[in-house]
Amino acid sequence: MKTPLLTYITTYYHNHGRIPRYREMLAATAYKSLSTIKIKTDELVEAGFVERDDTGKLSPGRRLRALPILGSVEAGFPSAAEEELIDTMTLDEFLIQKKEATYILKISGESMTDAGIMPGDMALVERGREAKNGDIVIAEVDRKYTIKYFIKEGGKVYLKAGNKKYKDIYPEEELSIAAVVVSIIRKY
Amino acid sequence: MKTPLLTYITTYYHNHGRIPRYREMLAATAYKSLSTIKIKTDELVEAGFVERDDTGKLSPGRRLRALPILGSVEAGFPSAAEEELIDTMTLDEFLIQKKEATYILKISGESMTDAGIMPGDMALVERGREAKNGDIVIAEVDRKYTIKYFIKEGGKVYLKAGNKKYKDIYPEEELSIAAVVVSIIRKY
DNA sequence: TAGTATATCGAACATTTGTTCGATTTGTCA
DNA sequence: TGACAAATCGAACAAATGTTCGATATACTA
Repeated sequence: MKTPLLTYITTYYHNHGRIPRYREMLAATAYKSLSTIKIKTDELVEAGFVERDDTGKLSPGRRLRALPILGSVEAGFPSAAEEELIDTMTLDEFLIQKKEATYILKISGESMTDAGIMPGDMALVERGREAKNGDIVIAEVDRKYTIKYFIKEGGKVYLKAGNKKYKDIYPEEELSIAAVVVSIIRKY
Repeated sequence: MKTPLLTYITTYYHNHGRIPRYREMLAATAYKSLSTIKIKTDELVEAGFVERDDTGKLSPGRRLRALPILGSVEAGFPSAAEEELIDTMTLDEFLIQKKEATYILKISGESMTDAGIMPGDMALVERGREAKNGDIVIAEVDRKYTIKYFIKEGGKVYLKAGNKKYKDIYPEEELSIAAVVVSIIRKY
């Protein structure tokens, strides 16, 4: 029933999207005094899990929202001593630029496998963005949607599959770009 | 200077990780009365942008955090009428199970291209998870880290590349699994 | 065991914060 | 222009919230 303070704050923030109040922490942890809660939260501020804004109120710190970025695969995992230097990143701020225009689509079909886009992958797509040459787009062709490379060469525009077994598509009349793929997400 | 209320709440939430107070909204918007702020936020509650918890306090609603999930690529984009029925999802809750143990690694090298993992992709990895047969793992081999399939067949354990040009790795002594890859993220 | 430092408690207090409601303004339509 | 409805204002109020500080308990050291 009684939870460590940091654990409680972390899970509460994940479930409710906000930092719990002092008295909520009081009820959920083993502590029985608000002054203890204050002391403990001050320590969590020091550690970077939470922050205090200009009015002194608690807001989530980076360590509550972000994931640590290590280097490349070769570089591997840093030692505990180096841990402090690690950069962090939230998935949202990394992947999403225009939130209102961003949607998630599930990939089916193998027309982009050579581009590393597999059936079952999730595509983050942004509507209304102008497609540039080489972009991967969701296009409407013959009233059906498809994912392809958008190619624009010397005034000529066509769709190119990322799989040699598929043919390029040359639009007969209009070519309707529904959205531009900004990110691919695969979950194992 | 003066911002629409929803715009203000949205950007404030993105920057600070919490919903602004009524009086902060008052200062940032063109409204001059707290009662107007209350009326307007009640409308935003109706619309699903923010919610009220059991104590009546505002917390971010799903529409503030989540992205709409459309169906497959073929299904395409729903009409405005269907828009309300769409499922939503936050990237964090979709991708991250054990936040404390999750790190981001940048992929370099081409040893997994046939598995759709390209150089430059980001890998979400979880430390401490037990690798199962077929999992993609970050392994330490000869003091260097590498990304490979983890294969466990009849007591025999080895690492298999996801690219025919690379050879499998049979560990001579110990095989150290640093982390299990739980997700691949590619940003264009 | 006595002494000291540290951690926690408990209650009072000062602000902050959301709510309410009557007054005022703005917009709409005939 | 006048009448009505809707939107917004403004100030007072009640409840929630963070802070403070002396008292008490616990852990550690000599």
